Amino acid sequence: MPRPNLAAQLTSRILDYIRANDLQPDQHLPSQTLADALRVSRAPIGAALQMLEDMKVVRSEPNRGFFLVKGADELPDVAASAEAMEPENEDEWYFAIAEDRLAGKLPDRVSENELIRRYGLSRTRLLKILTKIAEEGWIERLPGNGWAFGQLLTSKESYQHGYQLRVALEPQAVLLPGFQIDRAAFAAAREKQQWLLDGGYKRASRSEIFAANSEFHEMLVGCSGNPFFLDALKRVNRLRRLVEYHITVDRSRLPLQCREHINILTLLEKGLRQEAADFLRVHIEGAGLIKIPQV
Amino acid sequence: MPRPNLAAQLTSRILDYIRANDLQPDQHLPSQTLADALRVSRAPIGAALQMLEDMKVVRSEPNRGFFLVKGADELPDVAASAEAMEPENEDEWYFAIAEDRLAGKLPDRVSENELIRRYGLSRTRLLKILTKIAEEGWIERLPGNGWAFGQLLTSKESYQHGYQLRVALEPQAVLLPGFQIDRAAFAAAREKQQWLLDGGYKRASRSEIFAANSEFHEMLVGCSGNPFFLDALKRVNRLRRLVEYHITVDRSRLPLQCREHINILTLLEKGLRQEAADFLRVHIEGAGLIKIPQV
DNA sequence: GTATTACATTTTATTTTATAAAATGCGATT
DNA sequence: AATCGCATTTTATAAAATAAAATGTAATAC
Repeated sequence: MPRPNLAAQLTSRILDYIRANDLQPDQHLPSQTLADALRVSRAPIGAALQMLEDMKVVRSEPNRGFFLVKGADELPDVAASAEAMEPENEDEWYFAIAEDRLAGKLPDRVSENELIRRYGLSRTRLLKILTKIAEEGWIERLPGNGWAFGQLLTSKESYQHGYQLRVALEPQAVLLPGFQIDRAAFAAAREKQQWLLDGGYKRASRSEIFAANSEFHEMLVGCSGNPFFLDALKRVNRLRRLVEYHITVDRSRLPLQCREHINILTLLEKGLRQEAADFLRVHIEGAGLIKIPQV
Repeated sequence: MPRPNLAAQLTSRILDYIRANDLQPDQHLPSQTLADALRVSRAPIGAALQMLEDMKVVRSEPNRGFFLVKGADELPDVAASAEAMEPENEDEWYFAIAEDRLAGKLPDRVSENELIRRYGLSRTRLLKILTKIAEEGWIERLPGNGWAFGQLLTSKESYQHGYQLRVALEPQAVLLPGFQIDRAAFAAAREKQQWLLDGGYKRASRSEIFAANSEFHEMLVGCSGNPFFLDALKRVNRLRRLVEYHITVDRSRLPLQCREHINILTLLEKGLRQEAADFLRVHIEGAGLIKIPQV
């Protein structure tokens, strides 16, 4: 009945902290300072530091606390040694359930215990995931026992509904008064698209292609500074991802998409926001194979 | 350690079912039929029917089941007699927390047990609510214990972000190919707006005014048939409601708003969707006191 | 004198357990 | 043939148990 240890997770976060602040050997590591920085209490920090002591990253002196042994540069990669921690990304299970459902492995109605057994999750964890799925509208709690799956964006029609929303949102986002170019993000996006264009699109996995695409668009909308726009887009992409995993990607269209992405960046950097918005609209309509009247 | 009884809730749902199907006295009520209709098993249906027998709404014959005593018209109002059930609307608690937070009654950091004590909720229930709030972005789970409140749309700026989204969504929704007028809903909306216009706006409570307004707009977007549009709008309205409860409403502007609402209905009924969209855009911009460039 | 640790105490969040409710299967009755 | 009534199985919930996390404070170091 315990709870999963924070300490293991904290070891890697402490190392991150050391790197971020470029701390040097023999530097003192006050537990309260670390606790404040990582937003936890001193208790799990102490446990984590003891683990790091075993790994010879820090040493302890009685009544004086912990001191760095290695410098910020020579820290070990703790990810490997702390495999036990696994923040157990909740999304992982979310997608596992979605995949199984789409693959027809889950019936229309399922009970909680059935899912607990199937995925080896604790009830607490499962319930969080189911609640999230219910929020997104493709599962519903029955009055008595069990849950019932809904439509889940399976139909061609509801798939296009997602594109309709994107057509409405994205071009408008670029025109919002709060829109500001994030130089670093733009540069990274341009580089990524160029890499895809230079043959990367042939090698990249399906999920990489999808991620690159949705990250591009989310970055763009993120620059609008309006969290509602970004949130709505992310919701659509999240569901879209589930479906696009299960249809074949026509890779021949990817180079064109990449060029269009780069073009959008260029237009925006030149300050031609209206032109960028118009182009973006056509770009999305092209990807979704839809055409809707403009406001 | 039991679970809350479904039976009490089912009594009122069974009465609804009888009314909806206009059943008459002496009609047989097969438990499986009711169970299928209400999506539960026969077990809680039986318990509910026994409760209804005590209330003299039905009678039972050995080995033959339950029969209606009263007709669909003369059913008692069970809501009063089943006060014990309380579906305990989850939203109620959601808003209670929001109110308390806005009123400064909740500190930046709270623990789960603190909230359980304060609101008298079970942990299961509380966790569902907190997860939902976290989804909406105004609370965050801390790594160790407790939760930390975030911004919650308090600033004037993020308040206007909501209007920006509505300007982008609503006019476009009216133009979507799937848009179809829901005659009944349109008639009801027109009536409601007319009632407000005819002096209702002076008497109605703040929350009634808010509800009437957001229901109007959600009804409109609902006619688009695109669930993503409706979902995004509902999310904005949900947060907006929290803030608008705490600012004074300028009632002098309400009659104009109502007339505009009615005008939108009229335009749509005449098939002038483009005109309705344009007008809707100006209408929302007026309410939010914003102006943004058009795509 | 200030800052920090070390340790004891309190509080918390999670899993496990117990249990009544809900679901289900099937012979009995109409 | 349909539906009930009852027995059995399965489920979801609140409460309990417990290790982890937070916190208060005296002791120690500088």
